[in-house]
Order: sequence, then structure tokens, then C-alpha cells
Amino acid sequence: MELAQKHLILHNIKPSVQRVFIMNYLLENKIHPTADMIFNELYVKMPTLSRTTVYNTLKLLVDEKAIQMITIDEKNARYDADTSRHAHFKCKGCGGVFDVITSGVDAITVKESEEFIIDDVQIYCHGYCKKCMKNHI
Amino acid sequence: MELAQKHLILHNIKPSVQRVFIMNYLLENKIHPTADMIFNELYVKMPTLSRTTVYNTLKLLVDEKAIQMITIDEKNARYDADTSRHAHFKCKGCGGVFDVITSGVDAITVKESEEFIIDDVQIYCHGYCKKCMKNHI
DNA sequence: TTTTAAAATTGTAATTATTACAAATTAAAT
DNA sequence: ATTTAATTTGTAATAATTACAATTTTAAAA
Repeated sequence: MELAQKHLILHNIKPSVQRVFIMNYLLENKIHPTADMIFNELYVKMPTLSRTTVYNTLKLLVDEKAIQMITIDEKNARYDADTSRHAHFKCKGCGGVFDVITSGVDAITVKESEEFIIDDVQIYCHGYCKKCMKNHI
Repeated sequence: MELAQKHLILHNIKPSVQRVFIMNYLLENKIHPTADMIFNELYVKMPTLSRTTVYNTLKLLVDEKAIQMITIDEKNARYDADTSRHAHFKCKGCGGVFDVITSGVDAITVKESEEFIIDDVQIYCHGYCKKCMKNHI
């Protein structure tokens, strides 16, 4: 069985054709795509696909913790099949979002005790990637 | 002179009446407001104020590093007069955004060397605040 | 297997945050 | 006082996302 399908079932999501397509895209393309990027890529292979289905599915996947939403960009949400705690980097030049190797991330402890119960921690870095370093500034 | 005014001048921003109003609001209200919250609050005291001016000013303040933009919420950007590196928490219940005391934040070192130059690191936590813990779930 | 019910998908319209832009106002410079 | 530049304003446009009703697909029951 396809990995995407397994992944969905594991998270109590019925693996419809559309959902498997979307889940599979996220597993294979670790570029932290936007909903629109996903729709445009998959639309050519599945011309009946609706943009709404992409939004609905992404919402479902996030709710069931099969993927995570990344709000590193104020314009549009991005999605990542890797739900482990890892940092992200967004280049101010090209706009690309990449995984980033961090040290000390796991050591972050938030004083939650009294005030808050924390389910999730996101780390977002901003700056310039190698390519954009040369081209700009 | 007003603190807000000083703060603007320090960041090379001409302290117009509107800018001082907005800067002052952010300094006095550490609730990480949205542009709309700022507009609605200030509009009653300054009925000539335009929503566009709020957006323009916030953009200018961010560009000049007089404030920082927080993208913890995918719906709308939030703003914070405190530009030091500190973590934020958003309650899934009430939607409020609060500062959070963290340990180990300063210890985060990103392996930037080769790949990236990092200007800024944001840490966002999600969960439930004290109040919403009781009320929900 | 046919019928019925539930779930998922689709397309369009609505909503919301934000930006573009041109006109009007205010401030600064000559 | 005039001219120029900067800022503010209001409206219209854009872009991402959501609401919703209709349709299609899947599952369940008869």
C-alpha cells in the first residue's frame, strides 16, 4: 500500500483519492507548499480537483495531526508532512521556506505550569539564503 | 517628550501625529494587537484616522525595526513594540496572544554558516491559557 | 442488488485582510 | 508666500480563505 495511504489511515482519515494525492504530494515534496501550490501541481494530474477540496483536506490533515501548518509567511499558510519539532527558515529574497538544523531547540522549555498548557512549539527564522546573498545587497 | 515620539526619532521615523498615536498604543498595550484592533481603538480618539494609515505606519515601523510583526496567527498579523527575542503564546480557545517566559531560547543556535544568514528568530507556542483550560475540554 | 443514508467533493459566491493608487492635506524648503 | 515633498485619506482592487448548496461518491441497510 502506498505510504500516503498508510499515513492517512494511521491518523484516522479515510483515504479518498484526493486525500491520498494531497498527502502524497506533501510527503514527496518537502518544499512547505502553500494550498495554491498544491492545487496547481495536482490539478494537471487530476483536472476534476477543486481548490476547496485542497483547503478542506489540509484543514482535516492538520486537525488530525497528519501534517502541520507553518505560519512563517504572513501572506499564506504553508504545510509540512514532517510533524516533528524542527525549525524553519524563510528567505527574504526568494521567499523559499526550508528546514533548518538547530541546536538547543529541544532544550527550550516554556514556563507553562501555571499560566499555559503548551501543545506545540514553532521556530521560524528569517534571513537570506546562499543564492540570494550573492544576488542581493 | 513623549516616549513614543522618542522611540520614533530613535528609529529615523518622523513623528507625525498618527505615527505617535500608533506607536504609543503599541507601547502601552502589550496585547500584540492586529492592525484592525489598533484602528478601532484609535479611531474613537481620532475620527479622521484612516485604516490605510495604520497599515502604512505599521509597515514603516517594522521596516525601521521600531516594532516587530508576529505571524503566530494565520488569519492576521500582530504587532509588538518589544523587539527583543522572546517567545509568544497563542491560546486556541480565546485567541489571545501573550508573552511567554522561556529558558534556552538564547541558546538556540542555527547552523547558518554555509546555507543561510539569519537575521531574526521567532518562537511561537500554541495551547490553552488558564481560563480556557477550565471552560473547554 | 436495489434503496437509503452518510460522507466527500465540487463550483460559485461571500468574506476578510491587505495593498494599490490617486486625490487631498499637511509640513518643509526656498 | 510659493513651490515642493511627504503624509494621510478613501475607495477600489487583490488575494487567501471560507461558506454553502448542489452534486457525486461511498457505505450501510433492506
